[in-house]
Amino acid sequence: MENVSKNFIELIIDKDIEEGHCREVHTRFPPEPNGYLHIGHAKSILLNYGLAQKYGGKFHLRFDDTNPTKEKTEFVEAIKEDIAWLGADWEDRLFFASDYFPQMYEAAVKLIKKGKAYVSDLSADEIREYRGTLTEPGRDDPSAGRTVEENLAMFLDMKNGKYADGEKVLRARIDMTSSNINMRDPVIYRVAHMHHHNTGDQWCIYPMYDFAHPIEDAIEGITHSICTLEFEDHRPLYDWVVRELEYEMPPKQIEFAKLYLTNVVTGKRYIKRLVDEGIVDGWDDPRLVSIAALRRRGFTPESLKLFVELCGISKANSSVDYAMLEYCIREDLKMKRPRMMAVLDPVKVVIDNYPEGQTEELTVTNNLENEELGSRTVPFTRELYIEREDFMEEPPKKYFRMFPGNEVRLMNAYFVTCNSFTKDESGRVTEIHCTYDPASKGGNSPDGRKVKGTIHWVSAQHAVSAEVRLYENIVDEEKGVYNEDGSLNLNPNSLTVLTDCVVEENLKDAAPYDSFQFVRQGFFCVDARDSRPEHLVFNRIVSLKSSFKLPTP
RNA sequence: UGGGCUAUCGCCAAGCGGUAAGGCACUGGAUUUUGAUUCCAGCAUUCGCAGGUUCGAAUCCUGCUAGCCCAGCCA
Repeated sequence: MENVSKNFIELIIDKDIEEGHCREVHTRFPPEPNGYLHIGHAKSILLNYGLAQKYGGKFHLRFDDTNPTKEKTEFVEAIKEDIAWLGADWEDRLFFASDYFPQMYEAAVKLIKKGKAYVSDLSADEIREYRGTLTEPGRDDPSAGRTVEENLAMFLDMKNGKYADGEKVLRARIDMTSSNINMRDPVIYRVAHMHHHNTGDQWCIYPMYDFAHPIEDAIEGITHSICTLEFEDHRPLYDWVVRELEYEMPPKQIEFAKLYLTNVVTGKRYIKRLVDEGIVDGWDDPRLVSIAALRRRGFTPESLKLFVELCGISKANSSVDYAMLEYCIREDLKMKRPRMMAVLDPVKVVIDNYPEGQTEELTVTNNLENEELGSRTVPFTRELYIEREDFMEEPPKKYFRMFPGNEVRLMNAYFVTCNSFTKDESGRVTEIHCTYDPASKGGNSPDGRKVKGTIHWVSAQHAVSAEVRLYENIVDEEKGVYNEDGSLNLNPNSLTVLTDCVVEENLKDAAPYDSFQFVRQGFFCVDARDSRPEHLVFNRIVSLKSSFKLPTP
């Protein structure tokens, strides 16, 4: 779990500390409240939080809400919930970029006074034309020659609402011929007569990200401003702002590669379409990888933390195998959760030589590998349910579950041997008859007899019925994620609903988000949206690994 | 085709001039009241390619190649 080797960001921080570029290490996670967080954000959150922890610094949560056209309070709350759930504790350091609008305004004025910013009359289209292209330099803005006084007055007019949206803009004066397009006199303030979720109607001009972000970082004393690769080209501008504004302890921007996962859908457009078309039941559908979806599916914060650690931090674009995520949740849950019995596809078994009407309360250890989880009692009776696939009339070689004449162990109970079975007209097994060995109570025979198979069961009389939802990846990269028309090539089996499952009665009071191992099946979680005391619904978080395969003739 | 970045096992990822860590996946084999877990073993003579420097190169130099990002008054 502990990575012996440091990632490249830690190396940079070590060097910064060594060379005295910073005294402490302060980081931040700066989401724009315009949507839901997904597993990629979890990487950033945990990275930033983890660095602050590791270096004894502070972690800030800051909403980067500088564009009122896209932001909503609804998202602020959802994002806070997700981050808190992940365990990244910002304590009392919750900030809004919009709270710094006054300082940003002053910063802009400072630039104007230094001759480093000017008000432009150009329209958005004209600015694009003047900007040039990737291969051709830009041309000077015709407004670039205004005096400081004119610029000051016009910027004040912008602030005071004299101009309509798009009519004027404040640009930084840098270099229209720069090979880096971000440096060709970038717009740093625009006019938008719009209600802001935090500042209301107080402002009608709003700073652009490139100008606002370094200021936010500097104000908060952020030392290492970590963002993703696509901002690499913006770093010269970030540094320019910090330099021109003369901050004494300038924050440093460091970029790392986003997390991509195989076989998942993260694009907002696609998810929206899946929701609209009813293919998934919302942004928190357990097949999705939004934080809310992962939580609903039954992933734990610890499992995601492990996952992020195992993935590592680098600058190489990469796509992590979904199997790694599965490993992490199994790893986290295997020692922590009780191992219960649930039969997903039940078939009835009758123990012919077991007394009718008798019930034995068997004591069962909740988790053989973790005694601290204690034990429970499970009723055993003459009629039980076992998994349909645990019985075969004519078993292939190496099948060591139940078949006529074969003795197997009913987990924690008795050895039983199948003598006969009945089938309906379609050939489907309807009932299996066995005899049990009373001496093998608890699951071992005093004569030392061994059985190859151990199967799970639920007492028919005590069974609690449940719905179980099995999930597979929503897309399959082997088959191609996209169709020719650009639509998603969805896995038709991404959801399987099993409505006739039976679970042991100890599960009847399971609460939303409670999770368990269903022995021999996998890890399951009570669905927080649809489960009811009278109608339990479990999500399969992940199956158990299995090297068993029926030979395919 | 201007600029920026990246390239090490099927998938992630260490490595920072001294002779290829680790994890996931996979494959054996042992133990097992989960065909799980655990354990043990195997899994890159080679680091995108081609040259060069060096006693020695994944690491330095040169030249290629491939992929990602950038022309929002988005973040």
